[in-house]
Amino acid sequence: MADDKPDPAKPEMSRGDTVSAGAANGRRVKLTITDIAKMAGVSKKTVSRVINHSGLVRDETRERIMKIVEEHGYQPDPQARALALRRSTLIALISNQPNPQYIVDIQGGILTGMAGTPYQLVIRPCDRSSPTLHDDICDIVQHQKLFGVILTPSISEDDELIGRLRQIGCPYVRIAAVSLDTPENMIETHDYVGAAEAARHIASLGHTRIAHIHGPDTFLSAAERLRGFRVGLAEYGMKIEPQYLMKGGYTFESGMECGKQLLALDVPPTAVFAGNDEMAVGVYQAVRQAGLRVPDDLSIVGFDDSPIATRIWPKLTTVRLPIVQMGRIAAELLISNHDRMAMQPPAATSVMPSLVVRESAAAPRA
Amino acid sequence: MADDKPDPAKPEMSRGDTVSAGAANGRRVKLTITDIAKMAGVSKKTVSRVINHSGLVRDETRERIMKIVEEHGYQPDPQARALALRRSTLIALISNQPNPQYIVDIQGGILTGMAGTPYQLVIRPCDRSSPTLHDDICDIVQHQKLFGVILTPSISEDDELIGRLRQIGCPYVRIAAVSLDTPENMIETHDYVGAAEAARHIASLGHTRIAHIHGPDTFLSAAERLRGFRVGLAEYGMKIEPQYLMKGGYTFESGMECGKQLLALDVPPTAVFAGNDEMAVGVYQAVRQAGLRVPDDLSIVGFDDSPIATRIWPKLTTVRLPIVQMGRIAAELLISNHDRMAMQPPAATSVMPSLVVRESAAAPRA
DNA sequence: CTGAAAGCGCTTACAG
DNA sequence: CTGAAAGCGCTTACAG
Repeated sequence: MADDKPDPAKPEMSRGDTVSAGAANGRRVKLTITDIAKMAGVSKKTVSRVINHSGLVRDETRERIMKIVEEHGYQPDPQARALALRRSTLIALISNQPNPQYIVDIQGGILTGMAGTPYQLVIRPCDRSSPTLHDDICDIVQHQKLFGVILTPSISEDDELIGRLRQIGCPYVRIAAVSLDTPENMIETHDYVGAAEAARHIASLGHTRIAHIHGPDTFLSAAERLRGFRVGLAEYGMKIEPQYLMKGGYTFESGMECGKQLLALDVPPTAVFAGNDEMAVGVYQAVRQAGLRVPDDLSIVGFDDSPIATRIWPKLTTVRLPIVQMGRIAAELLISNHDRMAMQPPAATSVMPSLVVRESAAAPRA
Repeated sequence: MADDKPDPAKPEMSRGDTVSAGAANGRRVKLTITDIAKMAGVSKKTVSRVINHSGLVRDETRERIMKIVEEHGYQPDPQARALALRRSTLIALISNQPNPQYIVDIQGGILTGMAGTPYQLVIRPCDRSSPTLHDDICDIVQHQKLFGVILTPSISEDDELIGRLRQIGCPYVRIAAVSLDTPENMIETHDYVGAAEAARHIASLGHTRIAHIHGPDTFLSAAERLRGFRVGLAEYGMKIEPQYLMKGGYTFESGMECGKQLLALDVPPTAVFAGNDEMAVGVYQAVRQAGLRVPDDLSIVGFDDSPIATRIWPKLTTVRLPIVQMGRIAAELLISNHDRMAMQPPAATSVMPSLVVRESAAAPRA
């Protein structure tokens, strides 16, 4: 056994000289649990107990080992651990989000949440229309022994997939507009609240002919945004007239098309709340093509606060979700749920949208 | 040894019934190399040779084993393999790209290139101003035993980092505007060519007072785009007058600022080539604020073909890089270089930008 | 509270 | 061309 004979490839060190060995030595051969055990004069198992926080170790022993571990910057080998535990330190982001800024922000947030842990982020974009989607996801979860997965809308709303993940024992966190699961598996974004804010803003400006462009039914956020918008309007004793409720697809083109139809009405609306910024920008285009102006002829409010919101003119009033924060919380929740020693659970698992008032919504023309 | 006694957790199967066992059985206990070896009546080592394409196996034996492997959908355990080989199947994307669409596209391309392989994509955004950047990257490469890394501009231009990666034996592929390395480690994007196209387009429209907004010096692409632009202009016997050469930072704000200064000149330019779309859109804003119009008063050409290029009005004429393709080729190059059996090397490792003519550049006013 | 043995699923020399 | 043994670096029962 390797434990019995000295390995010439590794640094020779007796128990006495632990102090001199450290990061200062620069690139050195990686230490293993066996090295640490030798230095501490204990068995590998005891070191394993300490690095896994398993409790049943005498305080004095634990501290001595921890000190050696820290001095040498020892980190357990991720693959060896994964092999023995049948579980890797890989977390996958499973997403079908079309918005690039959303993707970058959520990835950045997850990475922030993982900082200082051995977990790594693997990405898995997906297509809900693929017939093998569920199988593909389960395969990679099992084959790579994923620690867990984080799901964004709309794939996060797929209860059948979640059922499969449960079946194979894969931990997960779902990001969605409303609670779809037990709290420890959810990040709620309350799109409803942001949409209600948008409604209050538009109503308080004095608009009465108010339109909404709805997102696709396959996104729960689309329904939530409409619901919140209606509630906000109701507070002002208003509602969306049927002819002002349009069905879009969260795309620029669909927004432009709905905008055109709205402007072609005998009595067009004076304000429109688009389900997302992409559609809102499409409405800008329709307004321009009709020879009209924003916000003079039509006030527009979006949802997302995409980069384009501040590039377009006039700047778009929109609803912002703290996406980076959502990613961070999702990572913290997933890790703290299943590796209690690695980190504290996040303080909150629910997040609130906020209205960003810019220049695309104003009082209607007298 | 486990090899000698039957494991009750695994499906019992004699050599005879290999045919009946397959994917059709649905969720089943994962097969190991030992199971395959037993079914084939050979040693684990022989199976290992077959799945690693090591050649030294009799054809008949190899085929028999391959058949069993395929029938059962056997895939070697990635962590066990990584432990034994001291190398994982993880590939990291190391990037400091600020453009979200670039990130999403390059990730998508890399994933496409990896499809069907056991490799997984891990993401590592980075900040070149971090003093521990190189150490951080080397640490994760070594600790996770990364198979290799793919680097985008501008981190791909960091020769010191590349030196460190070489030192620790980490395979890499660099994506950059020009060749900075041996061909097998490079994806060249030839930004130069796209910029020259932009110049020809502007010159052929009849402009003579032509400006350029340069990107930051820390991006090689900035210099290459200027170089190409000058060459294209020279073909028409033109050049950029000193007062028309502005220094931007690849940001919207810097583009707007440079645009303002350009328009404030006694004799302003009639056309401007911005180093990227973000800055081009900033120029739109400056034009609008000056009460002028694009392209009537100022023609604008960008670089990147960002989503905003078709959302803004008039639509932006710009240069497009095939980013998805670049990602795919980078993955194929990296994998084929260091795992010859896994895939063919890509046909080309160099890619060409192309001009996308839209509506933001027209003939100057008479 | 602590340890020796066996095992996770693969590969690398070394023989033959 | 093929195999038995040892090893990669960790953890899990099982003892004590």
